[in-house]
Amino acid sequence: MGRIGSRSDPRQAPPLSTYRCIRAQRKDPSVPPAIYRRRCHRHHRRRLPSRPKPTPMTAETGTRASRDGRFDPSTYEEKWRQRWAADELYTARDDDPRPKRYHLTMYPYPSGDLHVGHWYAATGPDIVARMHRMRGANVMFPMGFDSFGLPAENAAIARNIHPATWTKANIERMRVQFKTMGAMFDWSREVVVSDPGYYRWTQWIFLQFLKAGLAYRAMAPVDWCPKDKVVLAREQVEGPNRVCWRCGTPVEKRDLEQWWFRITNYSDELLDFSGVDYPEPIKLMQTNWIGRSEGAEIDFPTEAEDREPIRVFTTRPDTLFGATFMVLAPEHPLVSVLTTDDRRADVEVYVAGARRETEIERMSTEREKTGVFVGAYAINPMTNERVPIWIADYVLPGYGTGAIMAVPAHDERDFAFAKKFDLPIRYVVLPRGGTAPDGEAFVAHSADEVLVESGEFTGMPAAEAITAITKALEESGRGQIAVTYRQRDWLISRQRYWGAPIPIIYCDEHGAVPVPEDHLPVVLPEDVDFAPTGVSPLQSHAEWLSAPCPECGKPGRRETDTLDTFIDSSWYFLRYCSPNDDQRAWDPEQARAWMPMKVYTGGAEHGVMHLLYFRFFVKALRDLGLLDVDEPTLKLRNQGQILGADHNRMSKSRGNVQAPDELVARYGSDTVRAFLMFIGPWDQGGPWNPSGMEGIYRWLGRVWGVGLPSTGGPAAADEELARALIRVTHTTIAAVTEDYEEFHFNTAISKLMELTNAIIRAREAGHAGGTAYADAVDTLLVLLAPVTPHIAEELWERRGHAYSVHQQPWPEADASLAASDTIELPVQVDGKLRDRLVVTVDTPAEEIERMALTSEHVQRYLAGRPPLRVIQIPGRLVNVVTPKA
RNA sequence: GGGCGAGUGGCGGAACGGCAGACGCGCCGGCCUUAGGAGCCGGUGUCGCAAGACGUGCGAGUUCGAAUCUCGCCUCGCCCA
Repeated sequence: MGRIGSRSDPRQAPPLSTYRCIRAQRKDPSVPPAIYRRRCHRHHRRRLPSRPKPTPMTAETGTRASRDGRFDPSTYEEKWRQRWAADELYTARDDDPRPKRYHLTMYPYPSGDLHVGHWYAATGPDIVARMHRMRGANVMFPMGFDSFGLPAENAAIARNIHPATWTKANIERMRVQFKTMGAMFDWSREVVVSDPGYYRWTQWIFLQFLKAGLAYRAMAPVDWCPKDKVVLAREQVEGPNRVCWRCGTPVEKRDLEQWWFRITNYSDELLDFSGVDYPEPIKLMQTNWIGRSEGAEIDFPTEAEDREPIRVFTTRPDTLFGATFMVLAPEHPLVSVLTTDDRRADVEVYVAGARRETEIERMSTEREKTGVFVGAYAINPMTNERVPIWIADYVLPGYGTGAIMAVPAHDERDFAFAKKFDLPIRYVVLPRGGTAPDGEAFVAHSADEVLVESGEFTGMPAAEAITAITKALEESGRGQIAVTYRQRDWLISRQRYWGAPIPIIYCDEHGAVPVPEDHLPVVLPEDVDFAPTGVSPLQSHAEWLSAPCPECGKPGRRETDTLDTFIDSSWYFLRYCSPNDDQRAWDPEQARAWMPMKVYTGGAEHGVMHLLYFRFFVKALRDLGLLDVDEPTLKLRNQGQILGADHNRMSKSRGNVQAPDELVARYGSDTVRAFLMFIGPWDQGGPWNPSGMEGIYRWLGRVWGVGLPSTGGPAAADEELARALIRVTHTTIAAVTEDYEEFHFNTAISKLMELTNAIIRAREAGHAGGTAYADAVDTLLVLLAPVTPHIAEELWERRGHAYSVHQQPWPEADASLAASDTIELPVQVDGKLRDRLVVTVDTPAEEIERMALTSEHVQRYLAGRPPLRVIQIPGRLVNVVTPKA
């Protein structure tokens, strides 16, 4: 907090005399022109976001300012926030008879400082939730904190503060900062996942999963971050260099016994997005992540002593006749069995070399293919040909079966390998009537490809052959249909302190025994040494560590790993439904009433982590009979990211974090909210650039001007003007409503600005006394209420309406009032704009055509020739097509 | 390397295949003011005195008509390797 205003504070402007503007200086004969020009230039460059209201706010001036009606948000914003809180205006009641709507935005990690990115993320869904509330729904829009995780522990190590203390202080600060947003968060439902009252149920869910076989313990090579000294889930390893998602350190492989969630049980169902409205990129990301591929497993008999066959997975069984060699991963268990004595030395050297390489190096299609013949042969089950067995590093042990049938004619990597080692290439699938390409693999997939040189399958369309060949293999017991997935199970053990302890006790006799549910929560002990050593900090806590075995009562020891914090966020939205229930994780009746969420919003960076996990949880809990919905949310929307002014991610270490506090102090929270929503499409984000904040402030100042009780005289009897104002009012209602619904806040605000401008023009035309004018202003305030709740409320009251503007029904657009009776039609000649016609909407097409053709601008381009044709799009435009020259 | 997306004034950005640049910033001019970094009015894509011509990353194509659709290329971003 101490840093606010410490960088460059525009409030500390230079004395006026130093930078007088050009016009002022021009009047001063003592300043020579050459100098004032330069000074003025500097002056303008210096003019950073200015301070629009020089009068400092005090209790006394504040009230007076309010009374004289000057626009000064600081005189009323806090007042309304307190009133709304006192009236519990936004508290969602379970017994409210109105239809329930659950809106949610992802809760933040309590890093300690709320920045404009948080405001950006939360204001959009707040607008949408507020609109639905005004439309008559009982909207729940809660907020909480994702308060377990590494940063708290790192802070503890770096600054010697206990994670619990650090987290608690951060939450308290952020809650206060959040409240200045004036969002409709229902704080009575706040969830803090590091509270024992919450993580007790996180542990309970783990036990339910364990009972159902969805949680299990297994030894596996896992990704290990040497810096954070913790294992990572597969999804938490990022980029070409396989680095830790938190700290960017390259990860290592370690063999460890760990706990897992069987998310792969749900791979197929997670691929099904019918019934939910998710952004296409997220659906694609999840689909690619799960990586389902259909094909066949095929057994190739070998000449190994026990004739154990090599099993391969392929998505292209139709190319089996073209399999001219096999490639095993160097790590494949059959390698040592199959290798002949004369080849053994070469093979061992190659295997040792491959082990030292990273997966990326091995997968690269760029590098020269390498490999070694093992000396043995397998039998192609279709052609019965002997095919040589090779090992090569481009085949990975962890993917499929760790072995492939190489079809060089139809796979680029196999092709490159065959060329390098002079292995046979046989084309077996070709475009109908086409010939084999020269010097490259034929991988294209079109509808019209047929098999060649494929025995009884020759001539069969490739798509058909996939099933036919698989079936033939199945009948002879040499293969079957198979589906593989890229997705693996979810590794959930973490060797860290600040998370929910895994509720397990190890007993020499009974092994891993679940902690009985009535002993939950397994509370994190406070007095722990956090220094990262690679083993869980809890292991050093002897007293906590020992616990009697729940089965036999003999001394046992506790599991010291904690649960991945993504588990906390996989069910927090359920806890909001009954946050204070101390008998169960959630009240099934309330969950039934509120779930699924109508809209969930958050960053797209969670596409294959949180957003996959929370879907998995809901499906798993449903199958355990604990929930009766299939999806957590019906609709998902992603906001873009607000970057620092330097175009980098906002982070304390970069020092590019923009806090909203000083902006709010200067402009008020409404201006900051509206500005953030105005800078561009909400799903796009962008670098922080406050130029333009002034424009929003000026606009709200104009809204203030028109919104104050009208002092204009009696209605001017200008029917035309009144109709025009009514028309704008109703087109704005329609457009803004749709824009809010679609999260198009930038265009909604521009339309509200246009309505404001129309109202100002009407006032200047002497119309301020009319009902159309008053209706337009009232409508403006109601439409504005979701974006800028404070000014809308203040002006609503000043206009003498009953509290609260946020309780008003959402206006309905009347299409007949929005319609205009004359339109302007653009007239094109050969697609280029040449003239415009103003006609009444009911002008017949023939009349419009006559008018268009007689236009002198059109005549000039027709040059006396008759038009080739005239295209009319009713109500849109006329295009006169001239004969070709 | 693969997949997806995006390239529009000085800037942020608008635009169901139909008037490119809405709205706002900035800038220019003016009014008001003891003062202006407040407020108000007007102008502002480029070239041109003008008529007009040219304009949505580049190049083709489809169409009466393309920022928008198709293909190729370039650049940037995101996701996956």
